[in-house]
Formats: sequence, C-alpha cells, structure tokens
Amino acid sequence: MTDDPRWLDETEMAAWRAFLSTSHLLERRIEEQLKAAAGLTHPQYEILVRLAEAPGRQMRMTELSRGAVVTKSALTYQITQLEKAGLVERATCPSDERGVLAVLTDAGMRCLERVAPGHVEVVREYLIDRLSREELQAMTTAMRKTEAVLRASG
Amino acid sequence: MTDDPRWLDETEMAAWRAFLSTSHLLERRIEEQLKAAAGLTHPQYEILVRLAEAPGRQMRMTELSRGAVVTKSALTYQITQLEKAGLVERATCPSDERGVLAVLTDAGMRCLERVAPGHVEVVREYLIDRLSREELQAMTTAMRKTEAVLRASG
DNA sequence: TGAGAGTCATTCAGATTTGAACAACCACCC
DNA sequence: GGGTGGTTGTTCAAATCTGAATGACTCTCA
Repeated sequence: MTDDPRWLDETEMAAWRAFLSTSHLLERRIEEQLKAAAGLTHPQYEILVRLAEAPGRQMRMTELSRGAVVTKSALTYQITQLEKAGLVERATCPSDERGVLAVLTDAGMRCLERVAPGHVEVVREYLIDRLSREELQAMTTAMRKTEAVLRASG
Repeated sequence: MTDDPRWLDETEMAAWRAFLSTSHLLERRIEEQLKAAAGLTHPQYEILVRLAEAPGRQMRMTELSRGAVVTKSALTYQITQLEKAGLVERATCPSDERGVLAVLTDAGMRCLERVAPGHVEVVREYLIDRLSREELQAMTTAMRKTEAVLRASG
C-alpha cells in the first residue's frame, strides 16, 4: 500500500503538465469558436461528425457514446437537444427493439458543412499547423498507445 | 469568407483524433480515480497542487485560475467547496483590497500528500510509462507550442 | 420454453460549469 | 482631488454533466 511512490521527474512532469494545460486551453478555445459560429457545444459537434461519417448517417446510441467519448446519459441529453434543433432524429433500431438510432438529418448535414471549415481552422491554427510532420507522427503514436489501454480497460 | 477550407489530411486527422479521444478518456479515468480515492474532482486536485507549490501555499484567485486553467466563476465555486471541506481558506489580500488569497490549510496539504501517489500512478500507467523518452520530449515540445499561442491569445 | 444474466437507453436528483452582469477597488492622468 | 478605464472576485440563472437506479428488451443454456 505504501510503496515509495514513483514521482515524475522533471521531463515527465513537464510532459504531463504541458499535455494537461494544452488540452484544457484548446478545449476552451474550440468551445468558444463553435458557440460563436453555430451555437453548438463541442460534444454536439463531435456527435454530428460521427453521424456524418457513419453508413446511413446513423448510429446506435451506445456506439456513438463510445466513439465520441461521451457518457451515455450525456449523450441522451445532447441528442435530445440536437433533436429540438432539428439536426438529428431518433429512430428505433430494426434489429434490436431496445436500441435507438441517432440519425443525422439533412439540416444537420448542412449545419455541419457550414460549421466544419471554421472548426478545422481553429484546430489547424492552434495545433496542427504548429507541428512538424515528425511531431505530428510522434504525438499520434503516443496518444494511440494511451487510447488503446484506456479503451481496453474502460 | 468561402476560401476553400484546408481540410486535414489523413496524418493530420489521425493526430487530431488521437489527441482528442485520448485527452477525454484520460480525463475520465483520472476523475474516476480521484473521486474514489478522496472524493475530489480533477479541478479540485489541480487547485490543491498549485497552492502547495506556491510560496506561502497561497495564491490570488485570478492567478490560480490561469494556472489551473479553470474559469474564474468555476474557481470561486470550487474554492468554496474546498473551504467547506477544510482544505483551503480564503484570506483578503494585504496589498490589494479587492484581491482574495486562497490558502492551503494543513489538512489540505495532508490530503494532497495522501492522494498524490495514487494520482501519479494513474498518470504513469496510462500515459507517461507508455512513452519512450523521445516520445515524451516530442509531446512536450508540441504541447508547449500550442499552449504558448493559446495563452498569448487568451 | 423460460428463468437468469446481461445490454440498452432513459430518468432523476444533485453537482458542476458557463457567461454575462455586478459592485468594489486600483491606477493613472488632468 | 476627481474622473475614467481597467481589474478583481462574486453572483445568478441557465445549461450541462454525473452516476446510480430503472424498465424494457435480448441472449444463453438447460
């Protein structure tokens, strides 16, 4: 229980803090941009993107929840909001009576097409365009390792 | 207004998505661990850490808000919570009558010392220990570039 | 077939966050 | 001094998130 904790050394601490601060700052900036441009939150935007990419522009709630990294109850809430805005509709799943399909409407697709450029611009300006190709690759490798472990154990 | 948007190519998209998913998954895992270990939220933990490192274990609200990347109003709320738990106290700033100092109490320090090892363990297990020294460096470089721009423009 | 275990999405209450509005204070300049 | 603009921290209502509990459905295996 009381093993000596393996504290982070200077390099490790620097890496962790940089990652933590940056992810929060970037999240804040993205949220701000999406709100101003379209009255969307970042989770909402992420939902629209995933649906747009899915076959038939539709996905099961649970699958969507995993993909977009949103709690199931948060997803229920957000889909309701998006439904009110006319960007998404709910349909019952033909193959599983319990299941619910979130379906992207045409209005939702248009909304996404309208908003995406500005969003990508932010992602570029603050992250992607600041990094060299090598840094980009290194980051991807690193993030994917962590993601894999977290998805496996989650 | 309608310049061709510079979409992300495959490598860029992979980097962005990996970063986004990972930061959310890791955040979730950390939140879970802190809650279970000490009933703390991640923002609360971050506040305690910053205070513990500050000279006199105290900081001005605004400075703390910037450091921990928490909104001013969220900080006000969280400091109130931490005060109720006896981990932090408020004091008026001697040099500026408007100012408020958040001060870490002895109980707050002890709480932090008790919780920190488990928290670091999670950060290691899912992120730091998964990466080579080179990957760590690359990530730090990358994150810091973004952080700098966001702090400058925020 | 039918009981039992697991999955699916939702619900609810409570906690937290957001952002604008606000009052109090500081600093500078005329 | 007295104004003016900027800063500081808080407040408030509304929005969102959390996590446990729930009801409805599916699947498995005997």
